[in-house]
Amino acid sequence: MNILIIEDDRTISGLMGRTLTGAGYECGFAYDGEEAEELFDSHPWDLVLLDLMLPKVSGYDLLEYIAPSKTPVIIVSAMGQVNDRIRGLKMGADDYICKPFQVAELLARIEAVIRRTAPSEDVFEYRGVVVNNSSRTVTKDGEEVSLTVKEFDLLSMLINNRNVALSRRQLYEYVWKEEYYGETRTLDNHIKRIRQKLGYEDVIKTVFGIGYRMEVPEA
Amino acid sequence: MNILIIEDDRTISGLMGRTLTGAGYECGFAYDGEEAEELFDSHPWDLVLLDLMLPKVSGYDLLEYIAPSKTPVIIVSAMGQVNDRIRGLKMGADDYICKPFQVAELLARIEAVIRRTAPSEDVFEYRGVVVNNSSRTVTKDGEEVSLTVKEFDLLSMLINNRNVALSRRQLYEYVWKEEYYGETRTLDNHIKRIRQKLGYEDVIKTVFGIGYRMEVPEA
DNA sequence: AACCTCATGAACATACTTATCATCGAAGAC
DNA sequence: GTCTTCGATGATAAGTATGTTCATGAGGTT
Repeated sequence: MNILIIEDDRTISGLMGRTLTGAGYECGFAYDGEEAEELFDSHPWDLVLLDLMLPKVSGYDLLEYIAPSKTPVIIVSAMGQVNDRIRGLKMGADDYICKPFQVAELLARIEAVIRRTAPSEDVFEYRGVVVNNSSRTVTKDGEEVSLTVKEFDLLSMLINNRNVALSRRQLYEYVWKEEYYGETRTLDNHIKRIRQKLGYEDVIKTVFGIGYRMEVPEA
Repeated sequence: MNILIIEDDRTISGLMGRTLTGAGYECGFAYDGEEAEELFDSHPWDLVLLDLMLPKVSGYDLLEYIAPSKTPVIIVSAMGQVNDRIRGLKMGADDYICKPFQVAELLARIEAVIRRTAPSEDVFEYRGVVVNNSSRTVTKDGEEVSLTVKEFDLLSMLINNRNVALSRRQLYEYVWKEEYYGETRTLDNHIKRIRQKLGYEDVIKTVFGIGYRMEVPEA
């Protein structure tokens, strides 16, 4: 279990780190919004603890950035900032805890969130195509299909959000980790190759004026 | 949405009841553990607000009793009773809130729990037409109907404000994101196409001199 | 060096969307 | 009733988004 701790106050950050490590979790630390984005992208996390008051990139922007990945988030906010917490929950955070907190409460909330968060599946299967996330391999009718890094990331994004229309911006920024200006055909090309390699011409739908949607019948 | 309020202090119980009723929820009240068990069984509930300090049957026993039904539970406990809250969360409660609480916080927590428990269907259905917001798809009698971006946005606006007359200005500025000067027939044409594609000629009413209103019987 | 893989974006082709016009019809005012 | 204003409609041209091909170059491997 990997937990990303985003908190600029090193005292609190350290306290959290020791508590979680002691409880058997592995932790990463980011001390400002920029670091947080980088670290978040560099590694898969099971949970994010997020302080809303951060240098450089605001906690809310970060929350938006994290949301599409479906990684659960617990907001850590100062006591009394009721509006912050409400806004955070409305933006899709899974829970919040107020500073100062008791370590036992922190652990209880983390366990509660982990318990109710469905572990994101490791293997996806549809129409003879099997996508294995941890090994990053794809097979079609038993034959191995080789996808490039970008193709694979794009595909996972679509799979993780199956049946949801994703904007070009969301897709591009998730895969390329840079701002989308919308002047190239790069994304189209990658989509085209994925469709072709997997025979997914009609599974990955074009949502005109928006982006793409992976259409898979609900289990 | 039916919410069961289990709380022995009638002042607090009443406050919660008024708050929730005002927000459009329906409430049931139990003032001790026995009543709570009876009421809980007599009716299906979407959410339970549970005070842990109760006469007759303890809150914890009640929590155990409720747990198998999977009905979400928010614990309402006195400030400072950290151990109670932790024990409650460990026993499977979905959240807690401390007395005294702000009504806004109560509502936000209820919404958050409802959202993550039964993810609010972003689906609208009427007269064989199904509008799915996240996938941005529309079907009529099972057949997929393809709407353009503007048509879809316009339709959502009407659905989100069903039974409310919306001015041309409101509609135009929401969908087109620019100021409305009122000299074109553009809006009319889009309305026309929506009506046609969905067979909603008499569902989307023209409000003469104002704009349009989507008329749907309240659930 | 020669070769490969991959990402990229220019150029063009295609498909789709939208605004506008002209005209017709309907509602309300008198 | 007549007049006036507002809304409905169908056609179409202009605009915009996407698909596809292809040449290039970066970066790595042999």
